[in-house]
Amino acid sequence: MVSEPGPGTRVTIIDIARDAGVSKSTVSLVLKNSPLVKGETRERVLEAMAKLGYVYNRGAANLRTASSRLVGMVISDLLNPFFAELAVGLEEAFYRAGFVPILANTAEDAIRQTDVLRSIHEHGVAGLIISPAIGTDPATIRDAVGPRLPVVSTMRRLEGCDLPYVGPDNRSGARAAVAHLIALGHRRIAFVGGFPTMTTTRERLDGWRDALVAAGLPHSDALVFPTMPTRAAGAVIADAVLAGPDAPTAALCYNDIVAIGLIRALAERGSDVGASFGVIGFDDIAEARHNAPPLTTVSAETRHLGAIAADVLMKLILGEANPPHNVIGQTRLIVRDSCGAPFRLDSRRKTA
Amino acid sequence: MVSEPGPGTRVTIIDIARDAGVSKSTVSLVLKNSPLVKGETRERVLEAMAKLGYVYNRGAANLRTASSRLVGMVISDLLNPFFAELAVGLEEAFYRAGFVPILANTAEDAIRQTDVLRSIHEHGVAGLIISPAIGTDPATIRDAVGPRLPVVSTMRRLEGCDLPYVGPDNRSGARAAVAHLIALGHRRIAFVGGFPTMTTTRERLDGWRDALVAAGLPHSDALVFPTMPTRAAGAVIADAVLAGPDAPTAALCYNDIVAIGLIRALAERGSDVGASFGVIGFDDIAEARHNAPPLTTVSAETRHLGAIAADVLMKLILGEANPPHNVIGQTRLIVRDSCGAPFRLDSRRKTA
DNA sequence: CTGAAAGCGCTTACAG
DNA sequence: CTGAAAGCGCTTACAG
Repeated sequence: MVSEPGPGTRVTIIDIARDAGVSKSTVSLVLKNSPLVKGETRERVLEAMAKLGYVYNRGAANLRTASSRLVGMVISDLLNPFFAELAVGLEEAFYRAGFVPILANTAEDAIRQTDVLRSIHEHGVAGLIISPAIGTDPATIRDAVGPRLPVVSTMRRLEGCDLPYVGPDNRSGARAAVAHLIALGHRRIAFVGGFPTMTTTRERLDGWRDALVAAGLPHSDALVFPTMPTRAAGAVIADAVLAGPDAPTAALCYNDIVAIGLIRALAERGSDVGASFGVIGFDDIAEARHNAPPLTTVSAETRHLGAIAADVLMKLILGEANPPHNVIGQTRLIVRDSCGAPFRLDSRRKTA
Repeated sequence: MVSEPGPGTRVTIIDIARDAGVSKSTVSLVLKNSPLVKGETRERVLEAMAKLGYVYNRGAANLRTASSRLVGMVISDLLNPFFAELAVGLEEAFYRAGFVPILANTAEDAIRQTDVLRSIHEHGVAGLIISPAIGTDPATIRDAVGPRLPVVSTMRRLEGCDLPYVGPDNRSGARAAVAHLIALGHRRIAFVGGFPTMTTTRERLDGWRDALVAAGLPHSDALVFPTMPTRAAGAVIADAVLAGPDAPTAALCYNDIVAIGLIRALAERGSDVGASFGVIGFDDIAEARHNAPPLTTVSAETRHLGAIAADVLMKLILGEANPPHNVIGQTRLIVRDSCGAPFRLDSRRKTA
């Protein structure tokens, strides 16, 4: 015998108030679990809500309080498993804290990014997280969302703007990877993928150079092979990497998908990755472990970093004191089978 | 000389009206591009908006019109590249049509699914799309979002409920894949991955059986190896697949990630996938092409299906006449190198 | 502990 | 073509 409201009419706190014989203020108090309401009254109100099928209208509340629990998640390439993991880390943290994320995948398109930022802003988000599309002009972000909205950037540092940033320690991760390759006996080590216009690429390149310089090895531009950060681009660049008399015997790749594309193409050309040729990726996406050969890579602890980025944003939104402005996450070298050690025999001979 | 409003004060149509010397109704008319407003007036209003940095409050409009352009996207496992592609297809279609999606990743957790559904509903979405978590009780969906919200299910059919559904033709896709393996000479063909409690698994199993029956080949339960639909599970089941005197020489896998996990584990055990052992996946995720060996698989045209699902939902929301209730997308066998043809020599000999 | 009233930023008839 | 008024579903002082 539920007194269903007619179709199209939505149940509001006024209906609940009437049914429970209280005022709508009281219903509102019950909604926010206020201790001001007597237990028995609360019961009656709760029953009325269940009976009438009440659903809280958060939009109305947001309007009144000029606040919202909606946040934006602007992702540069959700088809890259790395960013999918980031998205999952963000999403988890948001829901756990009672925030609800709007998703936008910009697909590395800066124009589209401006459009979706505007659109998300109109929907009244309390703040947003962005992994900027390649080629983002930092000014376009503030232009789109105004001067006051809390925004945190992640995974790609934006230069010439003061947005809080959360990302991995690209330089030391890359340095450790290259040092590992050197310890294995590699002497000519390439850097493959990414563009030097991307801050992330530059940071990883810096780490690559650090290790090479420390070992007194070559690090000329001839060893750097820029490409889009995709599987296909990693495959296409293989010929160039192999070309010439002074071809490298190993490569640190911009990220795992470039590494995986490169490895496939190398294998097709007869290179034995994991033996005569070494490849290391970056990100430790799920498929790295299941690649053939299993891919040595630098873990950025992606999901964890995502959770941290979400926390920084929520601190900003909630106006907490001293939110961190710059969080650089530790990286970790995950050694699997793709590094190779071509000169191991040589060096043994020398040592012996 | 922009007259910036003080911090915290938000610019509303009243401010615009005052600045432009019109009433707020007129501003509202300008906002919706009504032809009722004289060109010159419109100009003045537009200028005032630019000058004061006005941003439209869609939440307030939603409250007034009892409508919204927010939709929900409830995804069962965003870490599976297949669902990431689905999400991208959905997202694209929504933004193109002026809708903005809220994301939830249930991570195959039916409890979490109920929570996020409720949460999304409270935020006033106009409708939602769900790829249900494994083990979803269909009734919990309507319980969480009420009887009137437009909902479309995708990729996993829900039994005993009348939700509109959009998904691939699993049965004919699986049938074509197995027929291909048979044509290559395989005689004992396993089905690996998924659980028969999942409708998708059952549909693909039906296709597998169809082809086997048509060719007079065995299709006993001994050839079916249920697992979670993950890379790790595909790897773990390898020993079982290889065990026994009557081990299969090929497998159709529930999906690509199971196939990839299985192939790696098989390779580690000395099986030569693509030669003595054949494996076919399902979904055609991006990494299938870059797997070693490149994975033969059944394309579900995931992004396109996502766009279709989004369209169905938007038709429902907009109250269009006769929205499709059931859309089954075509599948396509993508032949690459993982199928193998172990008995090719034998059959040649026979034929010769 | 509970109720009456104002107001968040819009849109929508209704007059003029 | 433009303006005055009501109302969407909440929350928040303010009385009582």
